[in-house]
Order: sequence, then C-alpha cells, then structure tokens
Amino acid sequence: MSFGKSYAAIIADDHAIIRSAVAASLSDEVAVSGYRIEIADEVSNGIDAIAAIRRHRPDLVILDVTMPHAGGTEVLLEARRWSPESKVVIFTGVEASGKIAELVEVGADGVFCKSDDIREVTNAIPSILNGGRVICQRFTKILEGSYDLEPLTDRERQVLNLVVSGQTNREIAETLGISIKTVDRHRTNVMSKTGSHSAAGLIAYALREGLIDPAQGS
Amino acid sequence: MSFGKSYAAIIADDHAIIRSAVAASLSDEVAVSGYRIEIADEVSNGIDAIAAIRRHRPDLVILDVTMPHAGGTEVLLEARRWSPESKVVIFTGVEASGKIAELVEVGADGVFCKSDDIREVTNAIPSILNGGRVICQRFTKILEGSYDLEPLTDRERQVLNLVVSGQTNREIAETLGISIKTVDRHRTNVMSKTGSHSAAGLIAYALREGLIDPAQGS
DNA sequence: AGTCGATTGGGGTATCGGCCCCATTCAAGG
DNA sequence: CCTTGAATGGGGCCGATACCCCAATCGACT
Repeated sequence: MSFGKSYAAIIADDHAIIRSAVAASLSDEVAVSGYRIEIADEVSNGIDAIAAIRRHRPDLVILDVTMPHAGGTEVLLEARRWSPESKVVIFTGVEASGKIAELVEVGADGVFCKSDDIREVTNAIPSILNGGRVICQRFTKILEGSYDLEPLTDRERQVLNLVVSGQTNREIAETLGISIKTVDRHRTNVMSKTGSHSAAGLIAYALREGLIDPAQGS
Repeated sequence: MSFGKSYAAIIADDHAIIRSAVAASLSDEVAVSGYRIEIADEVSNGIDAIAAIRRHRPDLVILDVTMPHAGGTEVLLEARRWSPESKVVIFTGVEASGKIAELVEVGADGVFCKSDDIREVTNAIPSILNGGRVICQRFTKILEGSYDLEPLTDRERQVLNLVVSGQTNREIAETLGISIKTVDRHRTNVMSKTGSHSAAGLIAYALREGLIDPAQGS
C-alpha cells in the first residue's frame, strides 16, 4: 500500500483539539486502510471553510455542524457549488433528529457522531472516497426512529428562526417585508406541524429537534 | 524529572475523540512539565463522572460542561462533596458568559476553552495541582467584558427554566404549586433584569447568556 | 388545462402575556 | 427591632398572540 495518488483533505471545526485529533487520525495511513491523506488546511469557522474549499478543491472535507459564521449545512451547500467533486463528511456532536435528517437530505457523503470513536470515520473514508455514502449507526437509528414529522417550508423555517431569535410578529413582518397577518399564518402553520401552542413551546420544540441554530457549542 | 508521586486523573466528556486526545496530552510527561499523570478513568456522562470521582478520589478531574444526565456544574458540586481534595478543571466549548461566570462562582480550579490549544490546559496543570486557579485568556476577557447583569434569584431561575422548556404560565403555576399571578411576577422580574420584553426574547437571551441548559451538544 | 402547494393577506375573537397597581408573610442581617 | 429582599398573590388594562374564517397569486407538475 501507500503507492499511487494521495488525497487532499480540509478539516473544519471550531475546537482546536478536535482538529488536531482528526488530522492525526486521517494522516495515519494504517487507520485509513493504506490511503494517503494530506491535510491541505485546518479552519475554525464556516466562512474560512468555504474559502478553503474554493481554493484547494480538496478530495475530502471534514465538517463540524456548530461553527461560528456558518454551520455545516451552509458550508456543505457552498462546497457543492464550488467543488462538486469534493466528498463532504459531517462529524458532529449534535444529535437532534431534525438536524441529522437535514444533513442527509442535502447530500452529505458521510455523517458521523463525536460520541463514537474516530475510527468509525477513518474506517469509512475509503468507501466514501470511492463514491459511497456512510451514516454512523447511532444516527441511522435516530433517523428511522423519528421521521414522521411533517417538513417545514422555506418560509416557515425563516419565520421560525426569527421567532427563536426573539423577534415579535411585527418585527418579523418588517424584517421579511410582509404583512403581520402572513407572519401569523406561517407561525400558526409551524405550530400546527410541531404540535406547539405557544411561542415558548415552539422554541422549545425547535431546540429539541435541532431545527434551528442557537449558535451554541458543547 | 519523572520521579516522585504520580497523580490520578479522571476525564469526563461525551465525545470519545476529546477523551482520547485529552488523555494523550495528560499522559505526556513533557507536556505537563514532568508531572506524571495516570488516567484512572474515562467516562462519557455526568452520572458516571460522579460515580468515578467517589470511587477513585482522583487528584485531578477534567470535566466537559455539556454531558448527558448531569452537566459540568452539577458534577463539580458533587465532586466537592465526595472528594474535596480533587482539583476540578472545566474544559468546555460553551462560551456563554453566564455559564462561565457560574463555573467560576462554584469554584472550578481551572476553566478552559475547547477553541484553544489543549496545551493551555497542560501548561496550567502544575499550578492547579499546587492549589492555584487558572482561567484561560478568552474566558477572562468574556467575564470582565459582561458581568454587570443583576443575578437571578432561585425561584426566578426555576421559572426561567420552565419558560424555556415551553410551559405556559398556567402550567408553570401547576408545576410549582403556586398561583399564576406569582409566576407572572417572577417572569416579569426576570424580564426586567434581562431587558427582554417577550417570552421569545427572554428565551433568546437565556440561550445567549447560557443561563439555562438546553441539553444540546455541538 | 387544471390541480396542488406555497405564499400572500384581510376579518374577527378569545385567550394569554407584559406590566402596572396593591398587600402579606417570612427569614436574614444591620 | 426594624428594615430589606424574596416569595406569595389579587385586580385590572391593553396589546400581542393563537386560531378560526375567507380569498388571490404563482409556479410546478400532471
């Protein structure tokens, strides 16, 4: 082994200790079944991640979900635009079903959990580089266990985010440039879909399901 | 160096990759200035952490803040009860000023940030083991920058947590066995202290400041 | 062409929440 | 001893909200 091409990788995570641990594991040829992976760049936030992907066009991107400026989902979508050949692997501590479902939906090539051993990731790297898609066992279970909730529309999600950020109906209406009644409409629909009956309950639900990004780290 | 006693340490973090990276750093005698540290146990949640502390009575405990079953603060308080000699070091990704202030207040011997290099921690280990107290630079800045907010009373904090969990005034009143008007009172006081003007704004504030525990991981 | 869903918005109403007034109890500390 | 602050509650006002009615527009897919 260890002949032939080597693969370029980018690691994005706001925690330095995670970056170095992941980098060490990926650089270990034995861990990734003889594939030679070179760390092209390490970044600590979403904006830098997007810039690095555009610059390096790497074979592999390891993404955290919770990062400053831009989260894993946003970076993934930008990566698809600027470097469609890059394989994107999510490595996250967020275990909310809504968030995981979202990541799978937008087409992550791999989704792994920080609770599990990093070897779950390195073991899957070869098949992912060959075009496969791997989701760790824990997340697979979470997904099949709870995916009967109706999906929110784009507008509903926007309104939900503004509600969570603490804006009133009036403020949301001004922000989006629409009528208060329309905001009320969307809000009512979201509450109906989520089974909530108040703004507070709505926010609690959104937090539980990871439908929104409270910009929090663990 | 590397003669004399060795110190027992326990590591608690729900992310396996963090546990192994921290363990590796602590075990590196050069990194901790010749101190010999033995990892007595590694655990992935707060309950196991408390049990391990009672059993091992370690010299050093490295704690994450966001863990299942019990967070860093709760574990710290229990550690003080069962093993007062143990030095407790918090290593967290949460950067909310309220949470950091809380950790300092309850008497953590060290508070460090996952955004920073793990060497920040290992460098401080000797002075912490000798009875010192070390808070990383980033958190020191956050603390001095924003600690003019009035403290909440116990009851107010209880009510706040129930509001965030999505309960209405009526439900909170039933939960606590008090009148709706009293709940309203506390709620009004909290909003006054935090400068919020609605339930949504209140929750948004509480999330930003880390006044409550959304039980979320990054 | 027609239907479906997303988005837009108006009317109406009942309840809830935010905030002001008031008072009492009770424990801690000067 | 007496003040202070926390916790307890009642009355009431008003705006925001939750939820029902209704309809128009527009793009997508059949």
